Amino acid sequence: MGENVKVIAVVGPTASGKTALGVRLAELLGGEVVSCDSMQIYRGMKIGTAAPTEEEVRGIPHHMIGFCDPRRNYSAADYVDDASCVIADIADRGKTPVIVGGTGLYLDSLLFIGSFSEAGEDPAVREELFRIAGEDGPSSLHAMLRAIDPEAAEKIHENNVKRVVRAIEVYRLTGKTKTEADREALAPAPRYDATVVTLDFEDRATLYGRIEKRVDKMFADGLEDEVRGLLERGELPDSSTAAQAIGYRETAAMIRGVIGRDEAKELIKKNTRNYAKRQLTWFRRYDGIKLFVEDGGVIKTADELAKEAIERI
RNA sequence: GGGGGAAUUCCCGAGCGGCCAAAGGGGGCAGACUGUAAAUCUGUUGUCACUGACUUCGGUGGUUCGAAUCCACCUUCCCCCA
Repeated sequence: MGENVKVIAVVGPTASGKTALGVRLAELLGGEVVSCDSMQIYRGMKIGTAAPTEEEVRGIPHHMIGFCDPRRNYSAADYVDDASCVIADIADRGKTPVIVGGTGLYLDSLLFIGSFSEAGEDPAVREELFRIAGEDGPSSLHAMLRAIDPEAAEKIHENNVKRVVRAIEVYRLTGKTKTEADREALAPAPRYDATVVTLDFEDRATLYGRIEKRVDKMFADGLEDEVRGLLERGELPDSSTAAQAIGYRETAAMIRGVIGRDEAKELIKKNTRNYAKRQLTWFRRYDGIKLFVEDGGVIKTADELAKEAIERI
C-alpha cells in the first residue's frame, strides 16, 4: 500500500445518498466500493444499517460489508487492517477504490492516522476501571489518569469514562502513556492519495425528512423480523458493539416489551437525527470536495453529483 | 346548574413575595473525538449596545418599596356533584 494509491472517499450523514453516489462514481471511474461503516460490518444486519441492496449495487463489487460475526466486537484497528488489504487488492487490479461510509473514526483511521499503537484491549482491565468509576465516581478515575498522564487528563473530560478508561488501559498494557503511544503511532505521511467528497444539505430539514422516511421504510421492509432473528440466534448480546446500533437497540427493546412500537420508531428517528448531526460535525473538518445534495430545493441525482465530483477532483 | 383545581420560557415540569430570565428533564443548536464510535462526552438554549439593560411566567386591573408568586374580575382547560 503505497502513498500514491489514489482513492476517493464519499462521506456524509446517514440518508444523504452516499451509497448511490459511491456506486455511480465506481461506474464512472472503473472502481469498486469499500464500505466504511462500523455497523454494516456485521453479518445479518442489512435492513437496519441500510446496507446496499442487490439492486442498489448495480453489479459493482462492494467490500467490508456483512462479513463479521455480530457477537464479535470489531474495532477501528481491525478495520484499518482489513480495509487496507482490500484497497491494495483493488489497486493491484488496476481499479479505483471508492471508500463509502459514515463512520468518521474508521475513515480517519484509514486515511489519516498512520498506524495504531500496539496497545490492544483488555476486557479485565476495562471492567476493573469501570468498576472504580462506578463505585468511587468518575473524578476518582480521572484523578488516576491525571497521575499517570496529565496531558491526556487535560484533554479528556472526567465524565467521559470510556475515554478515561481507554487512556489508563493503554498505560496498563504498554507502560506508555496514551499521549506517548499516540504520538508514536502517528505516521509522518498519509497512506493514500485520497480525495474526500463530503455530502451535505443546505437545509437540515431535508435531511431529517429523509431520515424519517428511511426509518419508516426499514419497518416496512422487515426490520422487526431481522432483529427478532438475531435475538433468537443469540447473535445480539447486550454487551456487543452490534447491539448498540441505532434501530437494533430500540427494536430489541420493543420486542422485549420495554417500549411500544410507535415509541420505538420515534426513538430510532430521533437517535438517527442526532447521529447524523454528529457525523456532520465530524466531516466538516475534512478538506476536499463539498457537495450539496440539493440545488435550490431540488434533490440532485447520483449521476449529477458524481459528475460534479469528478470535475472537481 | 353547583363545587373544586389548573394556566410558567420550544415541550414537560419546579417555583408560591425580594437571592428568578426563572430548578430539573426533554427537544433543538454548536462542539470534542487516535483499538467499544450508529458509541461516549462537553457547551449552549428570551432579546440586546451582554460583569449591564430590556421584555417574559393565560388576560386586565389592584395590593406592595418589590409579584411568576397575594387580591379581584375575565378567558381557556381539567375534575367532582347535578
